Amino acid sequence: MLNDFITQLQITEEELQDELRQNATITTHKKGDFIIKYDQYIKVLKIVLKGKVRVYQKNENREILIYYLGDMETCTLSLSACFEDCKSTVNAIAEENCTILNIPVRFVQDWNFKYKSWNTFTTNTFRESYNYLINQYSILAFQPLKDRLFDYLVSEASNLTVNKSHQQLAKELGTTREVISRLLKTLEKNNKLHLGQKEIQILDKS
Amino acid sequence: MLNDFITQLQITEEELQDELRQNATITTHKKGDFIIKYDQYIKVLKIVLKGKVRVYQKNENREILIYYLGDMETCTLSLSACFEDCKSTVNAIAEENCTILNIPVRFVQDWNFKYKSWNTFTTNTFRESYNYLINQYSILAFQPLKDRLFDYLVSEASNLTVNKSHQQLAKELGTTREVISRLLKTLEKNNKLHLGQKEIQILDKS
DNA sequence: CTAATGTTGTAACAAATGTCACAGGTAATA
DNA sequence: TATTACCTGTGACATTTGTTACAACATTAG
Repeated sequence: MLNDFITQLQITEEELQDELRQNATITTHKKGDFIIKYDQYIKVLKIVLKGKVRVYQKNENREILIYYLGDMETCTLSLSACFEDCKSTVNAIAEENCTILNIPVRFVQDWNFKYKSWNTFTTNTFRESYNYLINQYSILAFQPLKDRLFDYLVSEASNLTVNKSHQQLAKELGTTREVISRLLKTLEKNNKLHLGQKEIQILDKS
Repeated sequence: MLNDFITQLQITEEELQDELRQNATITTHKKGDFIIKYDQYIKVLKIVLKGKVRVYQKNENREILIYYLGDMETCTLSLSACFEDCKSTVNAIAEENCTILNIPVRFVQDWNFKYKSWNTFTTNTFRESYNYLINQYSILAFQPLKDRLFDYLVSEASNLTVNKSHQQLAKELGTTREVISRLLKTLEKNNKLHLGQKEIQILDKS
């Protein structure tokens, strides 16, 4: 699976390939396991080889999604931490069983100036994450929750269907279950979607 | 002034120093000038040598601050754009007369793997901006506006005083003037601060 | 000085969101 | 099957935030 990662990143330098094989470890985690805990020191760069990880921030009674990590995706926050000794400001939890590539921080920094492909990888990761986050930021600031919810459903749907509970959606959008239930009901009344048990069908994307 | 920048970034490579002198241009802008406009292609990395620039996103009737750039600070969004041909998703406006260093995108990318100090610079810029933004993101999601306003005033105050109009604060916090006026009045009634003309004095930081 | 512009205050109302409470349905599992 | 945990619906109400409208004061430019 490490080889898939090497291919995907177009790591052509054989030396770096070897370094990865020697120094990176692969761990597996069960659904529900914490991958990163708030306030914990980050000592490795985490890359999800297979599975799904939810990275989120927590309040007393609410949570908000920062991002999901899917196959071959890198936790930008742990990448950031590799360049500075710091604690995690987020939690990360396995939403499915997953396989994770762990690269100790000291390598991540060294490789950055040593291997072109690694440099490209880190830069792209930062750039994409930063642009994404800026976009989310102004959506959070300006869009009413009703719109954020609907847009989110559309973006998450496969075959116009989303299989998530209201509670899950609340955790992703930074609100509470009751609020989601209410908004979904309104959307259903407006014929935008159809509600089932842990299943939402989008009827009208516009 | 370019030399100050070189010193601050600890650019020891003489070759890079020369490249900067040859290829970077310095421009001056008056208060109120647009530095970057929404939807415009970004062709240079912008670094504020002197002055103050407000980078913000716009809605129909509201704005929200992304960040201020002060002396020797780099516009992370334009840095990001250097690695990918793209349009600006934000506006940037000079809040004071300012002097700006402009580095054409093609150099920014090349230098990243060519000069160690430049690599450190870009990485640090991304890392710091990303961490800052994540933090702001969850504050925006969870903190009521009243608290965000007060914390913002404390952070912006010098000598416990903030010289901004309610309109300015509204633009920074993503809301409207009336809302700010109302919240400030409440805070004043609770003896947290004292209101004057374009002047807010913080009385109780807690 | 005067006009124009910017600044602040505030009431009244609308809309959005959060909270509490409770009822009943569904799925998982011992 | 029975129990438990999860899931959904919903009313009632509180709080927060946005909108509209208007008045008065302060500052600045001409």
